[in-house]
Amino acid sequence: MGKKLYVGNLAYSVTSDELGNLFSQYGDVVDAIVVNDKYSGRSKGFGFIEFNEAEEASKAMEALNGNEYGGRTLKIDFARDKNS
DNA sequence: GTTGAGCGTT
Repeated sequence: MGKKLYVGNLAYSVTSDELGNLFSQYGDVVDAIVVNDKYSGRSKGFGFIEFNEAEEASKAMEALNGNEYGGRTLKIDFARDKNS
């Protein structure tokens, strides 16, 4: 579908809510999450953003990829299928 | 510290 983005190289302090706010500037964010480690309780340093439209996802990626956020440089790409 | 759960595990 191309509506889902992978956001890597996140600072451990960045939350799902912050990510959602950041990306919602460029489109309709349907889902925004930062993946946390179940046992250590710390962020795994990456997350996912799902948009309502693929073009919004593309624009957000172009606009935010490579930008510094929370002291880390964002690495954005289209998400892979978590089942594969 | 890089592609989402579950778990044995961190």
